[in-house]
Amino acid sequence: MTKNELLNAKLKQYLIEYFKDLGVKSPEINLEKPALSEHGDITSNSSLKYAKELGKNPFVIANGAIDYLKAKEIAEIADVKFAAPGYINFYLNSKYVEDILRDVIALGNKYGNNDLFKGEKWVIEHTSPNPNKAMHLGHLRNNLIGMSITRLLEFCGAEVVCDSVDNNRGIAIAKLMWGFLVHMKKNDRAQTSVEYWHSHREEWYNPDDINQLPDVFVTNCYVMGATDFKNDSSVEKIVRDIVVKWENNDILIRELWAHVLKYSYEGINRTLNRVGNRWDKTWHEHEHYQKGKEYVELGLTSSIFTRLEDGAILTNLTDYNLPDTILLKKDGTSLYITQDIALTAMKKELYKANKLVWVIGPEQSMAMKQLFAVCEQLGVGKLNDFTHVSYGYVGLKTDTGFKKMSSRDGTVVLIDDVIDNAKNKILEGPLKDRNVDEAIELAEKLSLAAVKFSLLKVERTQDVAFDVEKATEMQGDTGVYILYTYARINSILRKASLAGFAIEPQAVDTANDIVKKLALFGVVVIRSVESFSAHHIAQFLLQLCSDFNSWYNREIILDGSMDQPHKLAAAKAVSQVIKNGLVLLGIDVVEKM
RNA sequence: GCACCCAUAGUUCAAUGGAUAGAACACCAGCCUUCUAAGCUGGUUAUGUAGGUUCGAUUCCUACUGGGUGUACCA
Repeated sequence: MTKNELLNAKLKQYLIEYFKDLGVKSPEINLEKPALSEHGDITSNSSLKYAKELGKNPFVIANGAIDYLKAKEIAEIADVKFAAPGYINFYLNSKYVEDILRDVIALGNKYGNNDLFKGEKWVIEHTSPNPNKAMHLGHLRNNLIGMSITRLLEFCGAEVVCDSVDNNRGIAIAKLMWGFLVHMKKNDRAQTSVEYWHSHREEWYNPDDINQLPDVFVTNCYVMGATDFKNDSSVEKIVRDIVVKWENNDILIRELWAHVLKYSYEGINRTLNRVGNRWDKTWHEHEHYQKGKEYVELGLTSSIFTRLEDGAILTNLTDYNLPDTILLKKDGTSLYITQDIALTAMKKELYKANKLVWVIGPEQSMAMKQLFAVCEQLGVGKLNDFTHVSYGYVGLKTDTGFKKMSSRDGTVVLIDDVIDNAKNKILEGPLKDRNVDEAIELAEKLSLAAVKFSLLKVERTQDVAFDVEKATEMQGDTGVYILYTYARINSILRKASLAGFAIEPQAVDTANDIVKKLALFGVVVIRSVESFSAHHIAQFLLQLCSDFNSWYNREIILDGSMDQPHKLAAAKAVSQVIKNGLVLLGIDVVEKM
């Protein structure tokens, strides 16, 4: 435990004792940071909370508590004061500030962590892209949420597995295969047939030939294939035939399938590596799509489910107050939920996990509830083991307001396009006179920080109006602002190191407000992990940087004064906390910019 | 129709039931002979409507208005 945590625990303990003596059975004390510094450093509203239960005036209760606490003579407390109507406000001294700095510097990368989830194993399913479409900003938000939750849970002691589902079969993939076969021929001599393709592969383009990224190439194939499918009934027949042949393990079809999917995976992995994705396992649909049927049969024999007249199988979810859903089609084929039941069981079995999380958009909310209920009915797991982490839409900010992205309107914004856009702006703007290689590397990091931060700073369930121009601007509440502050501190520390200046926390009165903020980082981490929303971290970093920059402009750090070692320690601690926060957000720091 | 999600400044976003609702962008006025001006300082602007619970409500409950999503054999 840090000294700050020890102090909080001590204060809490004393207050619990006090309220128990007054007659509260099991008092719950919360200590908060007051909004205004004149209200002290820590405050408690417990006197207000228990005034009614005790039948006493909060003024009397609070002042009693203050006398009780003063008698304990706690070293870090400079004063305890009453504030109307019943607050107890603690004022901390500079010894406390020194303690915080020593904590941060001693713990380094571990500062802010905890054991909240120690011994627990979590599985986070996130970012399951369609193989037939390039990923857009919605996928990016999913990825950033999934990965930030992963890091937060690990920071809080959990063991975490990340996985994803690859929906690599079915009619959509068949359309993609058709689109490739008919529209990516180098010339008309080539016949549009799988047999011909198989023996004349060089007559088809690959993405490099036409200078397209693999995911864009795949999207184009799919869009053209889907259009043909819709407009031409003979194509529809062929595409459906491809599905049947695939199911029957037709060798040539399977080769074409593997060929186009190779491009898909290249595209997906390229983008996801760029943004820092991690998957420990990917579940490929073709490997498990038949397995769910056994579970449905099981539920049928134990009368959990019912068979309809036409042969389809239906849930019974009245106990869960949910609408029923079909688990197996009348022709005996499976649906998404059928496969998800099997997947959930396989995950439980493979990982021996306590908690399963699905990071999936809000439109799947009911389907998720149904899945969880059915899994509980089948004994796969308990409702409490399952969590759907939903998130708001990423739309575009337009002149007329928020607008959902739509592929039909051509308003889908691809992840790589946004990052590249930001990168080019930086290269043409602030970095235009720099050494080229260095500038490109820096611009990549800054643009990633800008785009990631613009999504991560928003509370998870809120819709985000993504402004392509604003997200690539580098001023104000942005990731670049955080990185700039970090680099700025680094520059000072570098200078101090070259000059051999001492870095040493002291009990003095400078930069105290900033240092006291550092003590709250651990609380912010807990708030983030409990709400599955990293935006608390992002907002905290913005405030911290703002505080630091104000101090920086007010006071010179390397002033050669008696306080200089302490100031340097404060600067170092701030940079450490910025770094720890950014690591949780998945943003790389830059040492210099 | 029913269910779920959302509503804060001109705009984009904050605010574990707490004290005077915070930032940023934009606009205006200032600050580089001093550690990185991608920065700092100052100025104008907001809780959709009506009730309820509470010592206290942007936060919880109810109704309404407005926007979004979903609603069984698609993926």
